[in-house]
Amino acid sequence: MPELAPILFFGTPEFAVPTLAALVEAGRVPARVVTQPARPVGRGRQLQDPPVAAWARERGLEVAQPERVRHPGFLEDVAALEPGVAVVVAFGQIFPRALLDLPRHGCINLHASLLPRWRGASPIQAAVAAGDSRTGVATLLMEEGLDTGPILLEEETEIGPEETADELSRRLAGMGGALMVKTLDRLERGDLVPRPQPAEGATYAPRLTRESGRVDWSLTAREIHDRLRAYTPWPGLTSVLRGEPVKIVSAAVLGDGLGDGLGDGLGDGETAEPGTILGLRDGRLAVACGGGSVFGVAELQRPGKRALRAADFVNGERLRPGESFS
RNA sequence: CGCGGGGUGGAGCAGUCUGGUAGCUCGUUGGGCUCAUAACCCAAAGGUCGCAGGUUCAAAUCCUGCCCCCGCAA
Repeated sequence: MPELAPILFFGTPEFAVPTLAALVEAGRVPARVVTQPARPVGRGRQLQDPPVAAWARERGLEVAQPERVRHPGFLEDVAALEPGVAVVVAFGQIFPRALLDLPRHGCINLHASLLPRWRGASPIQAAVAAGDSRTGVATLLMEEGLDTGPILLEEETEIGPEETADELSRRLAGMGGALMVKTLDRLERGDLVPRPQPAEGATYAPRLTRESGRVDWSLTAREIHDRLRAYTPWPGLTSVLRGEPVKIVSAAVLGDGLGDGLGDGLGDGETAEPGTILGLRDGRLAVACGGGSVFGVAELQRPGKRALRAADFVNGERLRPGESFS
């Protein structure tokens, strides 16, 4: 029977906290919690500990915050603990071979997608942005390839049609914590067989950047709405109007361009260039999108200003139908 | 001391540089119109210009301090 302790925990953002909490709850208190160093954040640029560090410190756990996990000093430190296993959740640094090989029973990663779909840094946002109706969490053995290792356990869930990546992330984080505890339990009992990932269907979800949120108006209204759900609250959906950036805070699909639902004066979408403002409909700013579909922006925000309802925005900017987003 | 934008009738804005009667669009209220639909026309009500102090004959506007809102920054 493999002895998993001592456990190393690697994780940084809010998403990793429920797993750490589940481990502690299950009596598997990590010998060391490794997390990214405090970074200057927010207005005022105050140094702020990442969520995992704050959570761990409040409970008196041993915290390490190496600038780079590959530095010899850090590796020596954790090697001295002779760890049985490393639990890794959204840590934010690539593991070198030396670290992967360190724990007797390997490094176990919690990943928020149905692998091999959406390997990489932003699987949750990628699934929502792509309009996927199902996703899940998986525990896997780490190897040198990014999220390519054999799967230990997996659990599926549905993505609600209006669910944002933010909401989904919280849900998956909770599921993931339970799944990780279950994985360790079964690993310890020796009744878990690592299953190689399918060769087919691998996709990659790169780290999001500010540019990821830029609206492509030639997509359909549905596709743009999926991206809004995916990129809320960060990086958000942005476009350019009158040469200045504008953020789309909330919106809905007004017409799918398929001929139905367009009987109330929204037919313009069939001919207008994508990005063209059609007018105010029901308090929303109707914008022509790809395939004759119509996107209805409910709230928008200029840099440095507060978010405004579409009617107020149109009013203050003296916006007229026919102008367009670029 | 990280950088930056802002606070003006109920809403969103202009006016501030160059001090001199408080302005626009929307909303509200009253009236009119009826193939203009983000409907239209006429009229009215509604503001200690974030707070405090200073300069000045005169401050939304210039100076000083403070409060509040927001963007960047992953």
